[in-house]
Amino acid sequence: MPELPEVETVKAGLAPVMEGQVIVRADVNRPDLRWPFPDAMAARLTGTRVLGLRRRSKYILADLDSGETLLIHLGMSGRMLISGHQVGAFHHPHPAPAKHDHVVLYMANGARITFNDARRFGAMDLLPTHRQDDHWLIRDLGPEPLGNSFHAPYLIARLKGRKTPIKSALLDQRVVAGLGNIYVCEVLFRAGIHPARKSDRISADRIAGLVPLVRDVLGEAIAAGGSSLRDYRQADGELGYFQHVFQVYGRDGAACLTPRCEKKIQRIVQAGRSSFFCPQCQR
DNA sequence: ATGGGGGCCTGCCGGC
DNA sequence: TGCCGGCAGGCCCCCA
Repeated sequence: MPELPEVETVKAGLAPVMEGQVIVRADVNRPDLRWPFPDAMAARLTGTRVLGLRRRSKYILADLDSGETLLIHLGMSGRMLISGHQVGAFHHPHPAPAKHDHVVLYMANGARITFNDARRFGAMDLLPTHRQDDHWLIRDLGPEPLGNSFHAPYLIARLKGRKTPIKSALLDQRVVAGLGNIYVCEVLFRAGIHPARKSDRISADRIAGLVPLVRDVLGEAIAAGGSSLRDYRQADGELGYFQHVFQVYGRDGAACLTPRCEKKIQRIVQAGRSSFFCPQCQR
């Protein structure tokens, strides 16, 4: 259930087995995931060479030598399994077909990429590479949180006058692209800001302070993912799921980790999503 | 324009 | 052991 760091980790794991390789066969086992697959997706993938993999927000983009780009979104439960490739002296065997294996890509180097997604909130689409920014899923995305255009003046201006709770604002992909529920909770804890606080009731200085915290939280998670990636690939070829220590997420009722804070982490529901926070440390 | 809620799917976990 | 409600990290759409 990937946010930006998990998607980055999956992309990094796919790159060595996909980049430069020809897709010799594509099995598309159902007509859709969250949305219908594009017409003739299997045929349009077959025989193309993957020039490179990129990430935009939570989307993985595979540029093909056909002039099209394969867009992949993992949704909530999407997983990528790599098999049939060599890691050091170890060769991953191909697994038996599993429930919810929706798309399988066969690479010329013998690697097989299986997209498995139980809840089918994931997506795949094909778009013209040179017009990728026009795609309806990409078009309205805000800046990359780790990129140069996400900075304090931008965030201050973007939140100015907005009465929406800061939690909702940071989850809004038009404000900043790639943050999800977990990392927003973690960022707000580090910032000492209550998730229900209205955006226009936060000082410019505190808004500015969110920018480096977003970068820190995501950067640390990506580093953790990178270090666990080797382990996962040697274990079973599955990408994107790694243990990461959260300070508030999922810790409802547990002790706040701030030194000398006696309070317990609380859970509230905002816009249908759980928020976890410390009522003492976050105001 | 903006914010809140519903819905999409399946699986898992805890309580009875 | 089985059933049931609640919950899940994303995202779009509709409504007030």
